[in-house]
Amino acid sequence: MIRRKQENFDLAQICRSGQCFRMKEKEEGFYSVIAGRRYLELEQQEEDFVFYCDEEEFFDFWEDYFDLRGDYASYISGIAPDDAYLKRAAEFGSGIRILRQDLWEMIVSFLISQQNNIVRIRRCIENICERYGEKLAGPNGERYYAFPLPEALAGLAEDALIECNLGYRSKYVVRAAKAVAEGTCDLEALGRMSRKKAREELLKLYGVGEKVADCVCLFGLHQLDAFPVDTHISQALQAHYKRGFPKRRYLGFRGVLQQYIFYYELAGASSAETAQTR
DNA sequence: TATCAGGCCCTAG
DNA sequence: CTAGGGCCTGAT
Repeated sequence: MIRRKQENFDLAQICRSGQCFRMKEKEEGFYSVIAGRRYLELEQQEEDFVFYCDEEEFFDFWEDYFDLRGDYASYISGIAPDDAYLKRAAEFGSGIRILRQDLWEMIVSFLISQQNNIVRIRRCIENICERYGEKLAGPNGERYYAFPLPEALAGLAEDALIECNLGYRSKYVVRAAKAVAEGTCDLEALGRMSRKKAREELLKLYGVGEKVADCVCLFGLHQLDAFPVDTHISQALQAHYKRGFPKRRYLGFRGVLQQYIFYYELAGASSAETAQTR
């Protein structure tokens, strides 16, 4: 196991920021994550963390997975001093990191996310994993399911995943699996593309629109400049940036700021405002 | 009972 | 190109 002190890193915030649907808070301060075929348990107390894995696995995988070498303090200090709203949002979600998750998994997750709520998104994904993913055992015998490979879904009927509660999104996922399995959509190549090109390629997938494509760029390709605009972000931008969000200023890390805003609107803004008006 | 949840597709005009 | 209807499902 690895002990580590880390600033700007908070598992509860990451868990609730709606980017990783396979991370769970089991108890206060105690979490588990499934990534690819891996399973990790970890603990947090303030800025002290315990990763229940050996040193090799930590430095080979989890350190990058959680983007612990990223300098999030610099993103936050880059915020315009007179932008009180953004400063508040960043302060509220200052422990968020953009994880380096698996590309295929992100494509499926954000196909499922459309017109959907987070609780159900998680359930859909667990259903798919339990039904089509490989059953594995952790170091202490914990049972868990890997995310199914494209090949495991490519042969399904387009409506097969309705059983997993995907509803009309079933055909989106099955078609995406086919595209990847057949090579029409080349995951390796996507990883080497510019943001613009990657976005363009992703948009060719049935069921992937601009919002989902940007989420995949941000969370699956770690393109921190991608800025997904959903209904919440759109409303927040209209309310707080009448002249438009200063995209130019934040070139290169707009996606991080997007996450601060998203999380703030989701978890913080309402309570903060009632506190303010009181 | 109607509306909405981290949209997208398709068809008309 | 823009507008608007339809879509699975569960929660409020």
